[in-house]
Amino acid sequence: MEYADYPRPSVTVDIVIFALCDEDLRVLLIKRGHPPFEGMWAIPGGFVGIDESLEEAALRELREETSVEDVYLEQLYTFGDPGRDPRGRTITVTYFAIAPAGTLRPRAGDDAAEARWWSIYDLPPLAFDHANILAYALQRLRYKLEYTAVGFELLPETFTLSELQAAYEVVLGEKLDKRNFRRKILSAGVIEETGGYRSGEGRPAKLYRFRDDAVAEVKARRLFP
Amino acid sequence: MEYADYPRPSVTVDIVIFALCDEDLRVLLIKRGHPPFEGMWAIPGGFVGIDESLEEAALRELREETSVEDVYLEQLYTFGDPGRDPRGRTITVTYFAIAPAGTLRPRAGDDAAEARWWSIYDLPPLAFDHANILAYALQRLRYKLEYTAVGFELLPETFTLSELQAAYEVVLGEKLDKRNFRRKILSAGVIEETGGYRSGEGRPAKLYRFRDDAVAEVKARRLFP
DNA sequence: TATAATTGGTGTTGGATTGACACGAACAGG
DNA sequence: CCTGTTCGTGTCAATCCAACACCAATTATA
Repeated sequence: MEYADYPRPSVTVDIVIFALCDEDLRVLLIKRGHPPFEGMWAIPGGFVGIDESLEEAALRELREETSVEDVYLEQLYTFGDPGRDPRGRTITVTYFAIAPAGTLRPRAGDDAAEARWWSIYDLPPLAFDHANILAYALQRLRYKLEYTAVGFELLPETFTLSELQAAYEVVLGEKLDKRNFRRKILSAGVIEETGGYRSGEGRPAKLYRFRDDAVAEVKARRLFP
Repeated sequence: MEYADYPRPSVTVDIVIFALCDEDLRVLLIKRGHPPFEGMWAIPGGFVGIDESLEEAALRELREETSVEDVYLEQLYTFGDPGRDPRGRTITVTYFAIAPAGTLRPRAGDDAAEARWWSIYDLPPLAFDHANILAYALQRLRYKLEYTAVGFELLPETFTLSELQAAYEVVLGEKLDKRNFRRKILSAGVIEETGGYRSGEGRPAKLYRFRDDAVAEVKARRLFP
């Protein structure tokens, strides 16, 4: 059989977009405006353009849904069981992205009836196999949090150690010891003081930022694999 | 635009099949019998049947190439840059498999001019972006070796600790300390003595096997993600 | 049948890492 | 100036990890 003779499935990308908001870990979902699964919620995604790389397609969808540009993006897994889309054989390459806190104004697309952020811990019924995809994305995020510097992507450019710890706690779903957390983060050498302080209720907290070289290292892991 | 209107790429699966042979880590490659890249070596793979899951397609290819049935199989990454296949837009979902030592008689397929095992450390020029894929597969295998029990898939059912250590050393590309290695493996509680011994040159070595529950845990990680 | 050669198997010690744990410091508001 | 709130800090014990050398059991050979 020749190359041209094989029947071709449709290929989409779907993106799990995480963001931290109000001490909660949220994902952006879209209420479907058309069948199948009309009225149910789904991960943003769409078809891969014929001249577009998978990564480009994911970034394009991300832009269309959130108007966020510079985010952490990583390929997650490819789901392709026959029957996962009632319209026909559809293979979806999933990505996960982390939108820094403060950039989470969803932008309703043409196609979407509605878009909003949902707590990853309190989700509505989901279209297709998207519940699976979200579960896997959360697992991957937790996993990477423990052995890479990806947690910094969740926060704005400067942050306090308490904010960083709170982010870790929300994602991991468990409390961490303050002194041990600080010791671990500081000894990893990936952050530095900005010199500034953040005042609030109580004693002002030192502000930190990620060290440029550490950020470079994280970003280097982004693409290819 | 409607579902049916989007142009569709071709979708293939490619499988990196690892096996241990003669104290070396090898992968199965196929000499291409047709353009493009005719005469170059490539990872075995093929088109995904329209009613076949990705995993099924990978297992089918594996059977066609090696007549090996019960192997560790895990999805690796999906490569889809336009231009990676000169025949047209082709997205490939890659898998990696581990064939237990002793099962590595390649079976020449219809399509393949020739199939043989190559040392992962001494490869011929490869078709498409397959050099990238192999590099990533090796990285993943090393990674998993350190934090899962996947190393056992490389060996036959019973093995000595020295054989296990040699397997780790070949895959990781470094020497390990004998006493520390044994202590770590034994304290992990994933293997047990069979009671048998293997005689050779020198003192006979105790034979071990994986404990059933440990094997079950590894196999459980095989599918979904 | 003694001896050499080969591979298998075993413990200890010092250094680094981890987790548990409590209190004074700095500021805001009343 | 007193209270409430959040920030920031150090020690100790247990555990984990890396480095390191010799005797044991067998086979091959003199």
